[in-house]
Formats: sequence, structure tokens, C-alpha cells
Amino acid sequence: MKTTSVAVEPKPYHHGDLRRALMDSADAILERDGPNALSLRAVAREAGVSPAAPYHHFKDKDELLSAIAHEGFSRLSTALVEAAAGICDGETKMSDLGVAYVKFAQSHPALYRVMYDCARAEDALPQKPDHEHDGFQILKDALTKAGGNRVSETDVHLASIASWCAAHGLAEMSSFIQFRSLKAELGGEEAFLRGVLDHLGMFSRLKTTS
Amino acid sequence: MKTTSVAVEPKPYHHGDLRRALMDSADAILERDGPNALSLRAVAREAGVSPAAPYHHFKDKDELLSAIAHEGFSRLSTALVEAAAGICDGETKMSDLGVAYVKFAQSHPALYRVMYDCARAEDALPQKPDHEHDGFQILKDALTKAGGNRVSETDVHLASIASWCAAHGLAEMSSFIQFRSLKAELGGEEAFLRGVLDHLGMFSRLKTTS
DNA sequence: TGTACATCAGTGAACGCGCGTTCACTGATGTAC
DNA sequence: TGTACATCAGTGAACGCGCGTTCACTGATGTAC
Repeated sequence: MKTTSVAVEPKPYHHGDLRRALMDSADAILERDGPNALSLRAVAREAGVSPAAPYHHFKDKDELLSAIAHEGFSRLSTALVEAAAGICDGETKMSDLGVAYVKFAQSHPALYRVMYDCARAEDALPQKPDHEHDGFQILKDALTKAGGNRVSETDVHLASIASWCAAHGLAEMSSFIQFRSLKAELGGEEAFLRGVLDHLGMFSRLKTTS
Repeated sequence: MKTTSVAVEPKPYHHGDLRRALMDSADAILERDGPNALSLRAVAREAGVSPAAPYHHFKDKDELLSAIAHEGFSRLSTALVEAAAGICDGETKMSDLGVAYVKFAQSHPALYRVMYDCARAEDALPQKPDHEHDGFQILKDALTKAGGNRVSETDVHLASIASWCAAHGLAEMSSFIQFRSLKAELGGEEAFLRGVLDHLGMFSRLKTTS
């Protein structure tokens, strides 16, 4: 029987990758205690480190929050890329992108909150130079492909914005009790999401036809 | 020259309508200093009253915040009623409702924040028994009227949700720098809003035809 | 290979702050007789 | 109309709390010679 070499060894004075550990701790706090519990001190505590330690890795609290938010947007983009891959197969519809978006937000509600608090503070969605990992760009590409050359670039841009806004709104409100009965009527959460998203012109009209 | 009778008279021990005054003070703080500055103590300070005084009118901070949020939603509903009146004239389009919504949010960004923080906490949009003053109901009515009897009740419901979500999303994101150049291209904020909203199926397709 | 030393990444105590809330109080109001 | 008294709506001092941030410090690391 092999014994792992990482036994209870007393934690070393130097951490190794505290920056990474702090981000992970922040995630843990968000999942467990929600966005209001996310203080610099709480993150340090969670990581098992003194309250001053984070200052060697982040200028101040805002910088930590911003880092968390940006990483969140990266993870969202990854989820969208996966959903978009399905679209290329011709097996799925544009609204799958919307569903993937909302499901991400539902799976990480506290992180999603931090992401948009940060976006609002910076007055921008984080933009990646790398098209592969920019969520908004992924949406635009999918719409461009779906629309073919019947649609002007401006229209695609407008449709992308409309879609993104709708997905965001739905992500924030999908759990509202107003919608309970309709969800029951339609037969569940997913049917509800799809039902709403299908009422957005660009999702339903620009269906892939492969 | 008439002199007003409300001279510098020393403020009386009893206030008259402190509850109202506290709500107004809260509004003033939101407009001036933003949502983060909105503490119970700050509201009392703004109203010129001791930190304990609000407790005679609100159980705790949450109750005050909730009251502010609900009043905000009422004001939003009023704005929507006015916009919907235009639609009945046949002079305007469904998307006017969306524009009115977003403009309200843009005019009172801090209040709008508090409104949705509260909605999320209660997991519901405030619902009024009175149809006249329930914003969501107003939207539904307008869509029903626009759709006539070609559209099922479920479809109207779904379309209302989609519209509301999109309007909310746009309200939160319209100021993002991503959209600067597109606004310029389209010739201004309002053209931009209308452009986005017109890409939402239910706004453009269900145009009134009177 | 060994040693001196600069640099780095932690510690832990302390700072001042504003917050939500409670408490015993007091001044004003209104009602019963 | 006058007075006693209950009720109401304020006061202001105090509580404990967790926060962001700073500071002088120390232990570990790595590099030059």
C-alpha cells in the first residue's frame, strides 16, 4: 500500500502560491457564505494566513475582487464555448447558448454577483484580446454564423447585445417566485428558460439550418 | 412681497412625518452618494435626527431598504404607465416601454440598484394587487393588446418575461464602454436603446397596428 | 562547497472607522374625567 | 376648562463588531563570491 508523501507536514512559512490559494479561498467563501461575507480578512482567514498577507499579492481589496470577477468571466466564457461547440454540430440551437449562460449563473450565484458588481464598477464587461475566450465575442460569432450574410454587421452587433442583456436579466430573475407556476405549467426549469429565450427574436429566428 | 410663514422656527421635538422624511433622506443619499453610502445612521443623519429615531418607524435596516425599494418599483411603474399611454394612442411602439424602463434606471441608478438588491433578497419582483400600478402587469397588458387573440396566454407571459429581462439587462449594461462606438455609429443613446430593443422579437413583431 | 547578504513573503498587533442596535431617558401629545 | 396620566416619538450615550489597512518585525530563499 502506497502512502502519499504529502503527510501532515507542518505548513511551511512560505506558501508556494498564495495568490492562487487566496482566489480559491474566495471562491469557497462565495459558495458557502455568499457575496456579503467576502472580505479581505475572511479570505485570509480561509486561506489560513494573517490578515496582512494578501497585501503582498493584491494592492487592495478592489484588486482582489476584480481578479475574482475576471476569473469568473473566464469560466463563463468556457461554458459558452462548450455550448457553442454543440451549435456547430447542428445538433443544438442558438438558445442553448442562453441556457448555458443562465445555468452558469444559477450554479455560481454569488460569483455571478461579484462578476457584475465589478463590471458595473468598471463600466465594462471584461474584454479579452483572445477571441477564443471572450464570451461576448463567442456569442457574436455564433450569431454571425447563424445569420450568414443576410445580416449586416451592425445588426449582428445589436442582436448580440440584446441577447446578452436578455440572458443576464434572466439569470438574475429566473428564481423569482412570479415564475413558479409558469415553470410548473411548462414542465420544469429548463423548459421555462428555453421558452423565454425562444421569445427573443434573434435566438429563434436565426436558428442554425445545417 | 410675501414672506413665507415657514421661517427658521426651531425644529419641534416631534417631527410630524419622520417616516416620510427618512424615505426622502434615503433618496437624497442615493442620488448624492450612491448605494454604498446608504446606512441607517446616514439616513438618520441626513434627516437631522438621532441614530435611534428610525427604529420607531422601521423594525430594522432591512425594512427601511425594502420600503425604499418598493417605492422605487412604484415610481418605475408610473413611468411605464405613461409610456404605455403613448402606445394606446397608436403613436408609439412597444419598444417605447423598453426605452422608458431603461431611462428610468439611468436616471436613478443608485435607487435601481437598491430595488433589485431587494428583489433578489425577496426572490420576487414586488407584486401589486392593483393592476394599474404593477409594472409587470402593465407590460403584459400591452403585449396582450398588441398580440390580439393570435397569441396564447402562455406566449404572452413568456414574452413579457423575456421583455422584462432584456430591459433589465440593458438597464444594467447600457453604460458599458463596449457600446460606445455603436452608440456613436447609430447617432446617440436613444437610437442605441431602440436598436437593441427592436432586436427583441416581441418588441418588433408585436408592433401595434392601430 | 560555504558563507554573507539582499530580497522576498510571511507574522501579529494595532490603528481608526462606521456600522446596526439597545437602553434608560425625556419631552410632547392626547384623552378621560 | 383644567388636570392627571398613559402613550408616543424623540434623545444621546454606549455596546460590540468586523472591517481595510499599516507597521515594525522575522523567517526563508536564493544569489554572488
